[in-house]
Amino acid sequence: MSRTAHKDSEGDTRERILEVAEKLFAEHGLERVSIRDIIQAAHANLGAINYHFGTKQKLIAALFERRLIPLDQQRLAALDAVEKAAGNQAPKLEAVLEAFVRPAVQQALDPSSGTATFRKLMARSFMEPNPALARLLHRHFEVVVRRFDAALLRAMPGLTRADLFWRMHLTVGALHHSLMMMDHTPPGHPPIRTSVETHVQRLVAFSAAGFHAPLPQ
Amino acid sequence: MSRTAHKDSEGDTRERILEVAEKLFAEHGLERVSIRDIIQAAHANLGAINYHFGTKQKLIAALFERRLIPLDQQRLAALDAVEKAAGNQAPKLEAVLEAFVRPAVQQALDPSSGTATFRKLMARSFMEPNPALARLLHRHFEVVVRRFDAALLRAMPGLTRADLFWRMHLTVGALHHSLMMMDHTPPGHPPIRTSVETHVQRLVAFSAAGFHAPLPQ
DNA sequence: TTATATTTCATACGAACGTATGAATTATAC
DNA sequence: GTATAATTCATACGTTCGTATGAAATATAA
Repeated sequence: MSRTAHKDSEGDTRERILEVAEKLFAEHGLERVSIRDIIQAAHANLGAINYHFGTKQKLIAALFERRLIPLDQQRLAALDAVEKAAGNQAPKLEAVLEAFVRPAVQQALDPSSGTATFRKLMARSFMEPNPALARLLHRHFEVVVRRFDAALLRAMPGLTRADLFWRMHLTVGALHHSLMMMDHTPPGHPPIRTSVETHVQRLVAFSAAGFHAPLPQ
Repeated sequence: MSRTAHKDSEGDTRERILEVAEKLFAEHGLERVSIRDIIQAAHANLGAINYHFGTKQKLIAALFERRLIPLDQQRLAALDAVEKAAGNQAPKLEAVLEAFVRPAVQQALDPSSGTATFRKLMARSFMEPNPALARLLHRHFEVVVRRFDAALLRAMPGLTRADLFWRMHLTVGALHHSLMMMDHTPPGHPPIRTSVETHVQRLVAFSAAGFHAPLPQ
C-alpha cells in the first residue's frame, strides 16, 4: 500500500487540507462544502480531518484563526504606527481608517501574500449564521475594535458612541461588500481592475467622508 | 384521519410555509435549515413543499421573489417621485439615495409591514454562495440599479462609471451590514434603538458624503 | 534496532437530506 | 349529486453527511 509520505513534496497534509478547504469554502460556502469534497480535492483521507481537526466546525475555526490572527496583528501594528507618528497629537481620521482597512485589502488582493482565497470568507464572515464562528469573530474583533474606537474618538472628539458604532458598522459593511463584489463588472463597461492602493484609497475616502457627514438630530 | 383544512383559521398552507421558511432561513441560514425543519414548524407535510414549490431551491426563490418584487417597485416609485419633484432639474443626490435606501430599511424595521423577518436574508443576499439565487438577485437588481445609476449620474454629472460603480457598492454594503448588525450593542453601552427615520438618515448622510468624497487620482 | 508517537487509511454507523410518488382527502365546478 | 381538480398525507428511495474507530504505515526518539 502506497501512502503519501508525511511532509514530502506534496506538502504537509494538515496544511494542504486548510488550503483546499479555504478555497472550496470561499467558492461554495461553509455548508455546501462537505469534508468529503475537501479530502478529495486535497488528496487526503477522511480520517485526516478527524485526526488534525476533530470536527468540521473546528476545521472552520482553524481556517479562520490562521487568517484572523495575522490580520488583527497587522491592524494593531498599523494603528500603533499611526499613533506613534502623531505623537502627542490626535491621530488623523484617515490614517486610523487606513490602518483598519489596508491590512484586510492587502490580504484580499495581494497575490504575493497567498491569502487572497480568504477574501470571500472575510466578506461573508459577519453574515454567516454559525454561532461558533460568530463567537470566534467576536473575540477577534472586539480587541481590534476597542483599540480603533479609542483612536477614532481621539481623531474626532465630538463623536458620540452611538455615532461611532454606526459609522464603524457602515465602514465594515462597505469594506466587506467591496471584497465580495470586486470581480463584478458594471454592464457595458470593461472590467474594473484596482490595485491594493486604489482599493484602500476609495474605501478610506468614502468612509472618512461618511464619518464627517453632518447628522440630523 | 383529521387533516388541516385548506384556508381555514390556520391560514393557507403555502403562505404558512413561506412565513415559517423566511423566519428559519433568516435565523439559521439557507443551508442549515432543512425542509423537514420547515414543515415541522409550519405544521405541514413534506409533500406540501413538493406540491407547492417543487424543490427547496424553488421555495427559496419564491421567498425572495415575494419580498424583492415589492421592494423593487417601492424603490422605483420613490425614484419616480424624486425625479418628478425635481422637474427639469437634476435630482438631489440625497433624495436619490434615500429613494434607494428607505424602502429596504422600511421593509426591515417597520413592524407593521410584516416583512421584518426578511432583513437578515436581505443583508446576506449578495453573500450567499448560491448560483440560482445570485441569478435571481441579478435580475432584480439590474433593473433597479440601471434606473438609479442614471439618476445618480444626473445628480452628480462629473461622476465616472467606475466611481459610480464603486460608491454604489459601498453604499449597498453599508446598507446590508446595517440590516444584519442592528441588534448589536456596543460594549458598555445601552442598546441603540433606531427608528426607520433615523436609520435612513444615518445611511443617506454617510453615503452622500462618501459620494462627494474627493478621490486621489 | 526497538519502542513509542504520529499520521494515514478504510470503513462503519446512525442520522439526515432532498426529491418523488400514489393514495386519500378536500375543494370546486357543473 | 357526480366528476374533476387541488391539496395533503405517509412513505420510499438513493444519496450524502459528519463523526468515530481500530488497524496499518510512517516518523521519531533512544
